[in-house]
Amino acid sequence: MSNLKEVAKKANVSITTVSRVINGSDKVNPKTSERVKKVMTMLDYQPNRVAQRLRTANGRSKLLGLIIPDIKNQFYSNIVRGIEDVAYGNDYAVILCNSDENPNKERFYLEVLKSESVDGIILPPILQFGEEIENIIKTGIPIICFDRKLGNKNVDTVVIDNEMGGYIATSHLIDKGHKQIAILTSSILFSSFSERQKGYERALKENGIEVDKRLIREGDPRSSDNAKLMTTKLINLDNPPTAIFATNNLMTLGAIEAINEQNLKIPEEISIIGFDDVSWAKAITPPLTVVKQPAYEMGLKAAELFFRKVEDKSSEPVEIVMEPSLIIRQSTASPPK
Amino acid sequence: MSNLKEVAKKANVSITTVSRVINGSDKVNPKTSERVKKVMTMLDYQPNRVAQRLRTANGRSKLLGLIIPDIKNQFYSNIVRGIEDVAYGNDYAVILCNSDENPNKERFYLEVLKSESVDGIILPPILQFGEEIENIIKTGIPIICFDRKLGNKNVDTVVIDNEMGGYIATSHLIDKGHKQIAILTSSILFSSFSERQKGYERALKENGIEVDKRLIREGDPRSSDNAKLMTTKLINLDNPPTAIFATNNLMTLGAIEAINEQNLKIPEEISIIGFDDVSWAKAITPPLTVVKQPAYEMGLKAAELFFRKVEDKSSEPVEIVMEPSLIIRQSTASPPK
DNA sequence: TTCATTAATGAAAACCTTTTCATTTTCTTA
DNA sequence: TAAGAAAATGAAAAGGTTTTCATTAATGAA
Repeated sequence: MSNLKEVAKKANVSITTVSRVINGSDKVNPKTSERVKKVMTMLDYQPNRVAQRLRTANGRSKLLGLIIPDIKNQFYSNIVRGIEDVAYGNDYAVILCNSDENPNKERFYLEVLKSESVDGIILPPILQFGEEIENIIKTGIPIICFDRKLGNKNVDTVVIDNEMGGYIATSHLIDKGHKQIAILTSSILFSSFSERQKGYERALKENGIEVDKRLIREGDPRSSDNAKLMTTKLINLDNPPTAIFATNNLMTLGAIEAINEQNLKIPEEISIIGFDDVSWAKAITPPLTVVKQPAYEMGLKAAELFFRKVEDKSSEPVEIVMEPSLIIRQSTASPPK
Repeated sequence: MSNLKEVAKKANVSITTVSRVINGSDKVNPKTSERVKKVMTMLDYQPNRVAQRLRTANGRSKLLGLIIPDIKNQFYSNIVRGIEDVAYGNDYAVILCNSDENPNKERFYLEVLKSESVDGIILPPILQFGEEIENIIKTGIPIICFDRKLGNKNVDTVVIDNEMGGYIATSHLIDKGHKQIAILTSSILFSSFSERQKGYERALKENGIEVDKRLIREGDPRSSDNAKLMTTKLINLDNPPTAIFATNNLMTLGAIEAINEQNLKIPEEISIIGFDDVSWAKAITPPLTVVKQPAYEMGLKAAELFFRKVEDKSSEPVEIVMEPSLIIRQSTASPPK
């Protein structure tokens, strides 16, 4: 691969001048510039980004680090698209890392990203109070959190109002006349789930419905099989729920499988409402009522926050809270008599 | 951030020695090594990967480039997981790029990856004969193709037997008694679709069924809406098909939506078979019969081919062809009288 | 024409490593 | 104890850029 030196030689200028042409910085004689450019295309020269980064660093690597828990989860892949679209529009490439909700992987990737001197890192933090994040912040690499907040730290964040999401979903079911509403949720991992649960409980209380511990099931939100199991148990309860609120899309999937397997009719015999407006929500029968998270838009916003930081290192961190919305389809109806 | 120099100073050795400790190469006195290591953790020193790469390059960047057409497509995200799992197991980070089936984006990312001097690039090539790929090959960066072949080039490849996939799907429908089988396919983009179509036509011919042009619909395989439209038209034909074979998961989604919208019962009134065993295949009613591509395994294989190349630069390129398999669920049945 | 100013260019340092080659130290063996 | 070999270490170059500072060339004013 050709380098500055070769180009400089062929164009009869110093490497400094070539560098200037590349960066369009300082003034260089139009004629010289022309000549240099010609040579560059002739040798099809591409600046070596590694060398550029080594010399420059500090926010001009055109590289954005992105850590997500699970690429297979549509919610996250939508976010990735949002981020990627903005990044590409700004000539940035994205290093995408899959953390698997595994702190060790997150740690590994944080180290890698730091030592690759990316211009910023976007992630839903798992390691809440670890020194890893602390270290990154110290280096001055901007961090943007999405989906989850970073406990005590003062960083840019874009989240959804999860409590509201839980409230909306549950209220809708209550409006339909349900009183025995189960929730598939999770205590492990993060606040998102417990907040959705909080919204669920608030809706119940506001409507004078007692919270029934039996109907609150906690499991691994990454496993639809787990949700399937939980749902099967719920259905076989003595006094089973007439509606189920699944707090993420994988759990929704498992719940639906269980219901089908038990030969219950949706929504006549049991109602179900999901979280995340996944691609297949419209395709199933009956089409699925969901609380939609504006995933793609969250991605856009997160990326915008990042570029805002790139523009102005000293900009004050902000927290953007996005609103979930209810999309009513046909998987929710009045409870059976 | 601390660097070699600081560590060397604090440990009272030269930076050469520190480097040696890091790389565990050459021999260095165990005592010295101990001391250096202590200092490294004390200053929590991390080697600067950018500098390492600049100096070293040539296959030791521990960085793997991955270009995929659409992160939102489950088929690809499964592959990504396969690749990522192997990569992480080998201490490699993955730069994931989303090409959107857009040649310009692919070009951009190829340039970026090249100039980041990644150790290898895994991709389903769009640019068949462009000089971009040629350029990469010239630099000696290993290229692994998956899902699609790289026309004339002699590179490692892992693909699925698409013709076989089309054949399996169609044969299954014929076995059920169908004679009017529509196919949703694509002529744009790549051979995968035309090969699936070839298998479809072979199955028909072998069973003495004439290929009916009316039933072959070509559209954009990235858009389920497009497939929905095509399906609606098919259903409203004078002599409509009794079964539909959708050649990828997005098209399957669109087809199902159309069928539901037209109030046809699956499989009593119309059968449908999809391509790709997506997460929601089991959750819909009735559960979807599909031709499964071993996506995750393809990812594993592709990554393995890459690491094989890393181990031995001169290893001969191979082409791995994986077998699709039929997963029979309940969306296919005998045609109505 | 001459001096002052501005425009254009270049030399060399810096970024942080790895690696080659040379030097010093330690250990063997005669 | 000396000489030779092996082990341990270090100095300096290299990798491809950007950037600072210095220098040369061109322009304008007096």
